[in-house]
Amino acid sequence: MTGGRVGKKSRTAGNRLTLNEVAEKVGVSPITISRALNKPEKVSPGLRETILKIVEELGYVPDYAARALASRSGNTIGVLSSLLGSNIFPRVMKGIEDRAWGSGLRIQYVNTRYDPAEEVHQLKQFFGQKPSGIIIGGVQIDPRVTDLLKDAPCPVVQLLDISYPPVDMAVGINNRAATEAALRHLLDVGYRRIGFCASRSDIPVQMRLEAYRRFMTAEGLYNPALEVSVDSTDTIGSGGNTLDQLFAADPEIDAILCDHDDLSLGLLFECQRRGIAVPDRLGLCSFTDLDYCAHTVPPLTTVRTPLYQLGYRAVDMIIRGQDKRRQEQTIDLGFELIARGSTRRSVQMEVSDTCLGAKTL
Amino acid sequence: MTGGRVGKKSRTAGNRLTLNEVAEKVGVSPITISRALNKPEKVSPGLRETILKIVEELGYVPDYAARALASRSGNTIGVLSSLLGSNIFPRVMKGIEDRAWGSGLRIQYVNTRYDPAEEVHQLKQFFGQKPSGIIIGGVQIDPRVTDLLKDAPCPVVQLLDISYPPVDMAVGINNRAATEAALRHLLDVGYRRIGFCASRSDIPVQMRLEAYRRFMTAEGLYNPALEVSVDSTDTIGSGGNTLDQLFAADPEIDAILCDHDDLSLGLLFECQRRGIAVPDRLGLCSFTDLDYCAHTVPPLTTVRTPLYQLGYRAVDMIIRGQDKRRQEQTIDLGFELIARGSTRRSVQMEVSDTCLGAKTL
DNA sequence: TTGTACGCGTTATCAT
DNA sequence: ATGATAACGCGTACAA
Repeated sequence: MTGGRVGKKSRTAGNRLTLNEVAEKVGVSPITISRALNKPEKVSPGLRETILKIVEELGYVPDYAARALASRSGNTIGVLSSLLGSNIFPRVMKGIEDRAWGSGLRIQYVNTRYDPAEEVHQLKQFFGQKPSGIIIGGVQIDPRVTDLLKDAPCPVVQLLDISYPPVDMAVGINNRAATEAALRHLLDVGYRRIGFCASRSDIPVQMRLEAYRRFMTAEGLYNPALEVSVDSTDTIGSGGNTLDQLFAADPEIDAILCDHDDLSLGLLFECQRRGIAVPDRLGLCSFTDLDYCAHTVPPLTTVRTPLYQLGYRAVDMIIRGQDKRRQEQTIDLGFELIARGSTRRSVQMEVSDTCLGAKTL
Repeated sequence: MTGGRVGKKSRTAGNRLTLNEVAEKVGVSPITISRALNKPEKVSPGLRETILKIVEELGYVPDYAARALASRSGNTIGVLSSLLGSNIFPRVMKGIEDRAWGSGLRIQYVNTRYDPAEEVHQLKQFFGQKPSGIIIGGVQIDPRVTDLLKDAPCPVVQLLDISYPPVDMAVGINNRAATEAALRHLLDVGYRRIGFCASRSDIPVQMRLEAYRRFMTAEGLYNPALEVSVDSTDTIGSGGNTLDQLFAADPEIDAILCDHDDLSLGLLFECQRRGIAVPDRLGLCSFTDLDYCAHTVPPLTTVRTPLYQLGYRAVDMIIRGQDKRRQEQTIDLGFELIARGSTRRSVQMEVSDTCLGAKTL
């Protein structure tokens, strides 16, 4: 095995070990090897053991292309998202990988770059691969995409606000409720003039903004000038501009709800710089609960979204949905308001207003 | 096209459009369609146009499995890394995606989870896919892995410190030089009792630690008690323990070099909490330059590592190396010391001590 | 420039 | 429980 190195390429693509060769060694037919590998119960225990041992010895690795071609399944899950480059994706990814682990499924990630056309294109590419499933973190609700999704040759899981009806299945949270929980908390601790600050404009953020408007209007506190959109290329660094803008719109503003922790972090730093007291002069609240939130000074109040679970459950749904494909199933992952120092005007314990869900619709 | 939806599955895996069907529509042989798609120059302009139009109309998507099987190339690049779940990976990923964009190459990421055995396993899996290239961010220099890599049926790019000889090609930085630059800087601004703090123990970190020892010893400043290893599951949150440990080891410690910005961030927060003045009482310096570094109070001095370039160049090498495979090529990406407030004892401008490289060995 | 014949490595189907 | 045969959909090699 460790023997001859022939020139630079000792074992090129040309001469890989095949099922046939393994079969010869063992002295059975190729299909038996195949079965021993894929459907162990269909081959007698003794023979199976022999085969697996020899396969191991020889270091045989099946050819996925051939397998996919013959079995009309690529055994891959395609993940389409615009968030691949963002700092929230690693957590989702970890959930995905952990669940896919050992399932024999391979994951392919593609960045849709906030472009529906790209989404359509990539989706078609995947369909050409006989995927076992598609996980798609939708850019927008684009009819071209949903039409395509309807005809998908495999289970589809959308990473989506639970208020949207999914094409097939969906995992997500209730962004409206999450926003209301955050605002309710801000009100409870005494803030009244609350701004909203967003760095993206995807669906979750849109829903949060809507919820903000509705809620604040209902409370008689809505002020359109307190909505700020931030340059998404330097989220953390935009704290200064954002503060300027908000204080100009209302010098009495006393809290800011951000669509992402990074914004909150940037604002906190800017407040430190300007000597604005957080939480006393200004309360800060956001979404996601990235690692640093618990450790800033003061720590940041945030609505924790179960990113890991998002990925984990998405894969789970695909794996379990491969046989019986029930349509229009949505899982609500719930959220958790983590009340920390950045909104704590008086001394309190850390409160977590959980809204765990997993209520399967 | 937009017509009948037959039950739940209108066009199942069973009846996808094939080259043959397209060929029939066009009235030529399948191979001509294939050529029009893959080697446009080998088919007459007029015909080519007709074909492409019809392909577009019909929404034909080639079967990757069949293509891979027939052409003995899967047109995929496998990326193996333990950093998939970390917050530095998105930047590398972005570089990878940007370079692979439009090349027809598909990227597959797998998490090796700091486990050489897993690395070996995944590598074999990839070899079974006739990959166009492998990008591997090595866990360790494990002989099992390097042996496998030597016999790879495709170009291999290692994400590696440039002082290691690559099996085929490598992109990376000189961690020793980077560490020395950081320490030199700390010395220049007056720090003397400098601790080292690490949260991982992969190769780059090992090299930095070694460089730290060597450098400090040469300066007559080495104190083994000032090396601290940190729980990697809560890097940012470990600031308290780390400070305790370091101050216990040397109450006069005046600066800390961290292997990762997150550590520096956590330490900064802890200093804020304890009222330890940064940079006056304690200087903070780290590696990577994540987004937040420029915005903390004070901003963090760090050695910027070109993560985006790391991914971008790696893919680039594979694409260019597919024909002529020159062996043992290493690209030094260089680094850049970004001197910011966390090590600025007196007021200065932001200095950047660039060591750009791309000196191709 | 276009077409024909064949094979890529595996699994499905049907037989034994 | 195991085997023989025939696809799977495409690209290579060679021929026209």
